[in-house]
Amino acid sequence: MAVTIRDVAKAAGVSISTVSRALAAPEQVAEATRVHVQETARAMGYRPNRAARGLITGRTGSIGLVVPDLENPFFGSVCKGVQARARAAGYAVFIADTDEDPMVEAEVVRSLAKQVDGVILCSVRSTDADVEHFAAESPIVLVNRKLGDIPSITFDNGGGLRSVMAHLVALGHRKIAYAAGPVTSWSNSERTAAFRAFAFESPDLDLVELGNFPPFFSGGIQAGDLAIASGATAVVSFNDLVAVGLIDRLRQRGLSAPHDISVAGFDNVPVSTLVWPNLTTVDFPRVQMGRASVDLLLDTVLERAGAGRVVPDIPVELIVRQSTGVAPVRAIERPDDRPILQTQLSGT
Amino acid sequence: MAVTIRDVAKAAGVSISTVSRALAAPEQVAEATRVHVQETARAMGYRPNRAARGLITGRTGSIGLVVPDLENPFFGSVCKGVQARARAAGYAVFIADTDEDPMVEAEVVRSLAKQVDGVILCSVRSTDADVEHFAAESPIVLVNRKLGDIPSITFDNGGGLRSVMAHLVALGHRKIAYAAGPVTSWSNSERTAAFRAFAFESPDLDLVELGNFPPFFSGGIQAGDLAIASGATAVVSFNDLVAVGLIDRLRQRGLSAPHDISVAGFDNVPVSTLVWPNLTTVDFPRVQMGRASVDLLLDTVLERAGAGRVVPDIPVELIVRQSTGVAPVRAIERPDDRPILQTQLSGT
DNA sequence: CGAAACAGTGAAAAGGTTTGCAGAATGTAC
DNA sequence: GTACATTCTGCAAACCTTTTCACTGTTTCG
Repeated sequence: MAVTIRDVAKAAGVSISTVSRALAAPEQVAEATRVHVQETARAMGYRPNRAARGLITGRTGSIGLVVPDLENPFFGSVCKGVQARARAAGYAVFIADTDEDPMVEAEVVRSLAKQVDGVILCSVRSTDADVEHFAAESPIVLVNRKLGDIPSITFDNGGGLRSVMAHLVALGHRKIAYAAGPVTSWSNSERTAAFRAFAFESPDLDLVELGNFPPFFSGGIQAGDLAIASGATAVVSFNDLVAVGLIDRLRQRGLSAPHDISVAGFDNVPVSTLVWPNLTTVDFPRVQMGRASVDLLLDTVLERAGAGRVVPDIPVELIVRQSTGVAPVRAIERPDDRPILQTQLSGT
Repeated sequence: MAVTIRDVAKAAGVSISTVSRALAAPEQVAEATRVHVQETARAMGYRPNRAARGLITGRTGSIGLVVPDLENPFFGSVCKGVQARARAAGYAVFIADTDEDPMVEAEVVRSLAKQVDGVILCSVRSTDADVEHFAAESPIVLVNRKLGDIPSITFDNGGGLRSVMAHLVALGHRKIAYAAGPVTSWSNSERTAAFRAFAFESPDLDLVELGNFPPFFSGGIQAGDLAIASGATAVVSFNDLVAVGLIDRLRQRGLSAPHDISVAGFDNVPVSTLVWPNLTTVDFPRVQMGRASVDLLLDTVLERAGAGRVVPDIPVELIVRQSTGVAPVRAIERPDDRPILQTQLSGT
């Protein structure tokens, strides 16, 4: 059926060793033979049997990618990056969707680990202990999570949060809320921590935490009412979906962004530009993240150079669109001895 | 390093053949031995080396999935379905993103074909000739395209279009436009054909075709102006993204859906419920489609039963939301004997 | 000119599994 | 008790490739 190295050898009149070398280690074989063999192989449409090769080399030429939810555009982008870079490096990509379930995750990692050279775990939902267990069993790279000295790729969540805050403060907002995401989310912890740090550094601002909310549209609906009740003039949402839900809830309540409340998100998913008002958000270059994770994994696996090297956070970028604007004047109307001005409010 | 069948055999005090059989063909081995071997294997954490197995059986235990763009939520869903069903059947999934490029597609299919038992080609962009070539080389299933007697899974595009039309007509619309998608899209051809058939069957309606437009938000912007100019009171868009863009353009022009023009889409991507107004659209059960394609591929590959069987179109469902409504009165106000009218414009 | 290095090639082993075949053990029928 | 069927198990081949080692013939250097 399929053409094997033996067929090529026979056709080219050389031994199979020579064919193997002509294709895999061209410098070890004489110019003439090499050319002849290579042409014969190409003419016959020979492709090495990966199973046989893997059997002897111990390497499979493929990597695994585990994501919580393929339908989530965030992970779709990461996949795209991973897949592109892996293919460029001659690796194939096994994909596994865990449906956000840690149990499935464990099972999937275990079964995948045996048939790949390494695994990229994206936004893994398992406990620290489990993740360390995975790492002990096979080469892994963590995406969107940091744990011990397991190689990982992360975004600069803190930097992103600070840019949004600076943006909102510059627009005159003094009471700003953070609508938190799931407690189990590492990204959320990072953002919350940065938010608190920011609050600590800016005692003149009035910063409130809301939530936690599920990271979907529905979470934004919940967050909307709380945000209105809080009296904040601006809300930073855990992600874009929450921001969209929040804005929708404002609309339902007869308010609007950014007129009444400014709303910003995280991720810059495609939806950000489809809704009205377009979302001010922190862009996370996800495709780049996918690429970086492959590079890191390949470095670790192949140990070409710095295994275990530390990769800096991927920088993120604030994208200002229409969902944020100057603080509304009404927020300044408040009783008595502290008159009508925003500048005054915040004490500046 | 890894525990092999040999280790298990030694530990269990049997031959490797027995171990192999105890795990793969349990009925061929005595109850007692089988239990003993299975327990030993499990205790030692034995997992068969897939490369070795593949080498001898000629099967890899994995399938390939080729999609044009992983960032597109439509394909993300299909992936999810494919991946879930494949894993349930003990298959792993190789994924490949072609970036909408037929050249990449050909290369990817060729390199993937050698390391999997079969390939699922989703919304393939290659020419008929190329696709037939793929099919000749390896077992494939086409998703979202029909070609000769290559096994394929498709949605009932025609049925979907007819439901939307019926819906709009029931709402009193008489001049309805179809904003067409890319000419290269098989789905678009189907929908266009159904639209024309509908026009033929309903001579009393005034049906106009607009486009073709790129299947994105930007295409909807273009479509918006043309739709307004056409005088149609309702527009059926090639997909949801176009519908969203179209609605946005209406808003920019000071009009709104459904008040001035009703807008419907296709696909029911998650965005449909995130925008305002929520989109009336035809739901395509994509995850189910992914599952069905795996089943079909496995049936074909393993030839368990009906290879080459014909799979009926997957039924689709109209989901009525807020972007469609009763035809505006202005459309009905018309001077008597058939003056200024749209019906007239297009000449039926 | 001889020895040594070297380049190019082939033979053969190894890698882990499945499976056809044969042998051993047990049970059955006469 | 013998012949025979049946059930279970082990041996060994086969799958295709990479890679070590050895061999041949050529070049280089002293």
